[in-house]
Amino acid sequence: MKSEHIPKATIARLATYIQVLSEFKREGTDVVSSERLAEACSVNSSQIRKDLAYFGEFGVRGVGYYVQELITSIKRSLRNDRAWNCGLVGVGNLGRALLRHREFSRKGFIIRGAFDCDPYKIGEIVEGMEIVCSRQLPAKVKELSLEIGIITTPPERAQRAANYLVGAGIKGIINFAPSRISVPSHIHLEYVDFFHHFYAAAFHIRFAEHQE
Amino acid sequence: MKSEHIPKATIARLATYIQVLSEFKREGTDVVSSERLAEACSVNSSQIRKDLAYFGEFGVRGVGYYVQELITSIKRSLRNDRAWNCGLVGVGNLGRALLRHREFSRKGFIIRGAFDCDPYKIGEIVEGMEIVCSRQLPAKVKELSLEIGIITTPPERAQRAANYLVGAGIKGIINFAPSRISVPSHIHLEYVDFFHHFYAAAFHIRFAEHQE
DNA sequence: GCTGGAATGTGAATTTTTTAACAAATCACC
DNA sequence: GGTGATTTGTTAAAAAATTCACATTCCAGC
Repeated sequence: MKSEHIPKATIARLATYIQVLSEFKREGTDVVSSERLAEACSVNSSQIRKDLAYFGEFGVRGVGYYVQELITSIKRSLRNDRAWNCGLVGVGNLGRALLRHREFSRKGFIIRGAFDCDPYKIGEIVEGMEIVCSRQLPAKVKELSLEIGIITTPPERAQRAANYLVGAGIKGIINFAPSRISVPSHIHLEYVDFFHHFYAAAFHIRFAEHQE
Repeated sequence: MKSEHIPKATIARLATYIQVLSEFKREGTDVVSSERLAEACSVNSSQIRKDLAYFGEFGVRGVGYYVQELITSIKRSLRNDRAWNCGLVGVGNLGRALLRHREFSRKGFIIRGAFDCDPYKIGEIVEGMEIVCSRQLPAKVKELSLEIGIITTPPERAQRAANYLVGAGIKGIINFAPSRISVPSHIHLEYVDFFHHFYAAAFHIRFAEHQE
């Protein structure tokens, strides 16, 4: 089928599929049906087939999908078949945790630069990486070919961090700070807000109680 | 209007509204129109009015919304008008970062218990909290009235953590570990996967390049 | 090489979500 | 107290996403 616009939800699900498929692979499963994969991901099997159809035909009728092959195909579809160089701005608690998080390099997102504007932090080594002054971003982005910027500053400094990153020529920004920021339209901006999951949980728990 | 089923996306947006409204409040803005709020949140103004309509009528026609009042109303709607006691299982890098993250208590989610099964970690004090053996979950959940469980273990231990939490009588689980888990249907389960934002960024960046 | 069972890929139907449009309500000003 | 400029709440329309349903393809066994 191959299509133009891909729903955000599809991208998120494809990430889940990779995760679950990797588990299948570890367990030694070679072939999987959309039905079985769907169950493991708690989605509808048509959903899976449709999501994949945006990018091509990866299965074999009457058989299913070859697990390893499908992982490779999805990764390629998501442009995750090569590593991405990331720079992190704001080395607080969360920033530090992300710098040390194994999953990043495992998933192909390599954090190559750590930046902060606090003179007490500059020069410190975290996870083998020296914290550099944010003002050096332009030089470092070029030097390390950074493409994705991660903002983990306090909310009030997020916009400035974004400005630095944009000025330095970054292509995409993932904002973990709890504040909205504005960037030119050619920069891809994503907000990470895991609190809405807490709100959702709280909401549904109390809602369920009310029902009783 | 007041309605039965509330879309997940609405909950996520309401969380954003609270954030942006709080900024407005800090700036000294007392009244805001759905149009202005919409712009700040990058959504459609009808969207905002519709989202709010699920829960009641909070505005004044011809005037707009009183910022403080709206914040309070949304928080009440989301059951965020009281504190929620949380327990965190898995004190690794991410777990530690969350334990130290100020935003939690600020938003009304208080992490009151930290659990791990590593004997080297048990007894350690993090952010004024003693790390307790996971086996003590049942006792602690009762003692501290924990309602929401946070899983930040490595993926292979997430299911066991979930089992402990469920057995201890927790009501909702937020799973930060990159693995799917299964819980009884009466437990509200949310997955936090911030990597899909990275996939989305990578995808759109390379897609844009391709277009040139 | 045929046949039956299985599972994909996809167009059509359904459901859900978003956007538009407007009547109803409010206020400032005359 | 009436008028016009605003802005909400809500109904209707449009768009988008999900699910259904099935023709098409593939394989194993005879």
